[in-house]
Amino acid sequence: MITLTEENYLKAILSVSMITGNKVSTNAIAEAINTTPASVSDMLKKLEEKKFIKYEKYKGVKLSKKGNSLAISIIRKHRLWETFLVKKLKFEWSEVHEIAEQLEHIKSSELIDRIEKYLNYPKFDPHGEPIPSKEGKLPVAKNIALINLQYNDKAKIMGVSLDDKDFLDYLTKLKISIGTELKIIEQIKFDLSMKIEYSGKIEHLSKEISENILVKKIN
Amino acid sequence: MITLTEENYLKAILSVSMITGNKVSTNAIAEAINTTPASVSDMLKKLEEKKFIKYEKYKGVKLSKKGNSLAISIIRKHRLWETFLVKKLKFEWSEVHEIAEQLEHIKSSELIDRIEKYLNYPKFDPHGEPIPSKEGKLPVAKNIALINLQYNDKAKIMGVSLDDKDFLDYLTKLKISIGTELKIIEQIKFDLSMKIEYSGKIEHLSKEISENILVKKIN
DNA sequence: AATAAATTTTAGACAAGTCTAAACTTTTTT
DNA sequence: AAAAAAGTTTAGACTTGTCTAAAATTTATT
Repeated sequence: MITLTEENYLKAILSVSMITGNKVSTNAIAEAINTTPASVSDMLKKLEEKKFIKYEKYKGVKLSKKGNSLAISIIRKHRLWETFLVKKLKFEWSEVHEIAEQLEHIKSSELIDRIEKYLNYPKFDPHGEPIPSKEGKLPVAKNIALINLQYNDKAKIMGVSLDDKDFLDYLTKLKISIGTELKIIEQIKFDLSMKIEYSGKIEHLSKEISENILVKKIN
Repeated sequence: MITLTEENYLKAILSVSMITGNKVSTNAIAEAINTTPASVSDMLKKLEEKKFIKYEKYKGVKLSKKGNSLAISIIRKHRLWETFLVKKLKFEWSEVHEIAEQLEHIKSSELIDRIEKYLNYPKFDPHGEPIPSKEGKLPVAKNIALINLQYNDKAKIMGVSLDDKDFLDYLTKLKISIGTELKIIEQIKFDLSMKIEYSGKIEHLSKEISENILVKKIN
């Protein structure tokens, strides 16, 4: 049996690792769920014990297969409930998060499958986030390359289309990662480079860079 | 802030007092929530502290005004959720209790009010139990237990007074449900069992069954 | 009314989850 | 490569809710 607290830790580990892609640090988890690093250390030991994570002291943590599918199923529940609240009960999309945080812990896979059916198998939640299937698969969002955006567009980085060390290292150095929100502030026709603003700073990206960054437009 | 455990204690105190009408004993509560009298004693001190109950050592316990309205609001949530599960998600009435036990603890009065509206303000849940209004009022249903009827009486089934899977499954198997009309064709004094006729057939019901079926007399 | 039986409470222990402060590792800087 | 800084873990304490065993109180029996 898994406790509510454990579920919240798994969810936090998943969500941090979705952003950084890598092993997750104790501090990052503590920040995500608003607790102390000491408490996180304690909990990581328990989760390792229960085989939900792979954990080496001082080295960070990764979800195990079991932990991952559990975390995904919580995301699934969260997003389906949010969809239900907005579509059927007419809540505003800004009001539903807190309630869904509670509903996501209701233990009944039959229930959530019926909610999914009742909603006619939605693929994305009211915030545009993909809803994992029962089997844990995520529908692919139609992302576009950053280079295709226009002046003044806003977007959120969803991924990259090139798995090259130098490229990724460079993005890391620029502190550009999945989830980063940005705005196009200048496009240079001559070399197809562009200036973007994000996290309070401005950077100039070459064509080679911007054609390999995948984004989703936002408002 | 009230904890989930405290909510379950208040609910148990309410439901025991509905049966006995009086102050509730430590033992009765322990039995209702399947724990030890010692644990109940511990918890009663905390609930008294928080003014949810009126409690004198060795003398039993009563809900305070505050505790009563809280317990009623949990019953309200439970019954509205059960109604939702049956009416909208097409669960069987015997399957919904366990899920509603979890859903009744979701903290958002806005949510439950919207569920109520979505269901078009139902007065009774799928088991025939009255649903308290937002203000805590119960709609009155002048139903009586089937066991109280006399030879040749006719009645219509309005609900049940026991939310137990085996019991409800058995009724389902007999094709007895809310709305079924029946007639008493024999009463056996010795074991208080009875034979009834309905939907063109005859069945023999034990005392345990007939005292938990709620009916309204008809002509 | 005294004793026995049943009920209830207290004492002390335990597990889960949290925290602060101190100790220990790893990473970064010089 | 040593020192400093940052990050992480441990030690010990606290809270909530639970339990068993023993003590206290109430109720029932004779």
